[in-house]
Amino acid sequence: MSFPRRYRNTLTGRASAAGDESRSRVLEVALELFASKGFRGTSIAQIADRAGLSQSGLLHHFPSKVALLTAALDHRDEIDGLLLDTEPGTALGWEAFDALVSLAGRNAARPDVVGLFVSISAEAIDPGHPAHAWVIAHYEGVRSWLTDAVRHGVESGEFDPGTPVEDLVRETIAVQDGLQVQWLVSGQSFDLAGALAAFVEGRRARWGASTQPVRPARS
Amino acid sequence: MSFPRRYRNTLTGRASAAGDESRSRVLEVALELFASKGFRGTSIAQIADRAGLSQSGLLHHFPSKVALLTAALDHRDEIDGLLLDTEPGTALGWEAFDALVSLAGRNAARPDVVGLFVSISAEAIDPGHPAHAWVIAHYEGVRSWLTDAVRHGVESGEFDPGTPVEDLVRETIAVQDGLQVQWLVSGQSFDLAGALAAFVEGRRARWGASTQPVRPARS
DNA sequence: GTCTATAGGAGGATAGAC
DNA sequence: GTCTATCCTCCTATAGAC
Repeated sequence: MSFPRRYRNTLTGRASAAGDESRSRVLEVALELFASKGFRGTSIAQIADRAGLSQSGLLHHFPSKVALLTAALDHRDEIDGLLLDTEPGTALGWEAFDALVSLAGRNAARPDVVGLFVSISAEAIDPGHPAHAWVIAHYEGVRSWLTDAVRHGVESGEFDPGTPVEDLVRETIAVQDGLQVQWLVSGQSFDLAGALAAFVEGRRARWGASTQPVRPARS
Repeated sequence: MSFPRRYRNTLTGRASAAGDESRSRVLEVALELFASKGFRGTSIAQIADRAGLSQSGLLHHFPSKVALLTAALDHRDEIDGLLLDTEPGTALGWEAFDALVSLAGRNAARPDVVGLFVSISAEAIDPGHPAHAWVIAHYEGVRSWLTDAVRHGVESGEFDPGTPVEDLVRETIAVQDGLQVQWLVSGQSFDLAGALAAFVEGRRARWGASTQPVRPARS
């Protein structure tokens, strides 16, 4: 598993089915509102309203607003992480880039998941933000995962020996994040995965030595 | 002038010198706090405190919190925009990319200016945010400015005729934005302008046909 | 131009009934 | 597990004195 998974909630031993339903409805609404209005811009009362229960009812499931945020981030990691859940040490060259493109394709169907990441990342640059540690860990996780992948690729001859590993990794993460922002700002007016794929193909043409394109089609 | 400059404040006819000092001190503090805690995460009382006057004193200069935000964004545009203030229609090929690198170099000395942009861009993806129109206009301004520059470059033979204009523009803006986030999250641990320059050199090597590198040195 | 005082509201969280 | 009622804090903005 490549990304840190702190704050994991125990999913076992749930009491009633009705409780579980409320809980997951709250979580889904929280993800949506934190995504569009950020953590600081969202009140737990708003979340409770949309989820169809009172503020106190909500606080029965998540004892505080921060607890709800960590649960939402956890939930996002579960949605987002599966694809990148390669065994540690088995990360492999260009396949990592293909995995990022696939992830973008899946995320294009979940603008709220993308928005949550964009909103919280920006908010939590502030060291006083409750998700600050999460953001640091997230970037460090992706950076080291992708760095390992490229290093392995260079060693196996899949990448040009002269590949500037750090620049390529930084650049790739930057494109991924930056495209998400433009995609949201523009009202999802372009093909997110296609744009990332175009970038990856360019890099493959420059630093690659083998394998075929991932995603020829564009919208 | 390439970027929209709405909300411009009249800078003439100021009454007293003391008033001007207070005003600009408030503006500077507002930029700093909006940058680190966002608009919604900052109270005007905090700004007033740090600027050394009361909340009401502040509201004498800026009649509302939103007025203060627009003034701060205006201020940022003035700091940020000069370099890109090319005459409309004269935008020229790779020089536009060099201008972005130079801008990154200047911004590296002003993390608050970078932070303001990152924070507000993310917050204002929400259509209900007071800076929503600003963000839309900002991205559209940069996009069309850079698109024109590349198109001119293609026509003049400075770029390869096969240059994928839209992809290149989107990618470049994405890298610029994404690098800023990583730079802030990492505590400014790398050379922002150098990283952008590395990207630009890569693109120049692929799609360029002439001119020399901009920024050979890296930190 | 700057202050004190205050109105008027929204936010997070707790207590206790059902 | 969910509710109503409530506390206390923080926020934006206004009124009016100096």
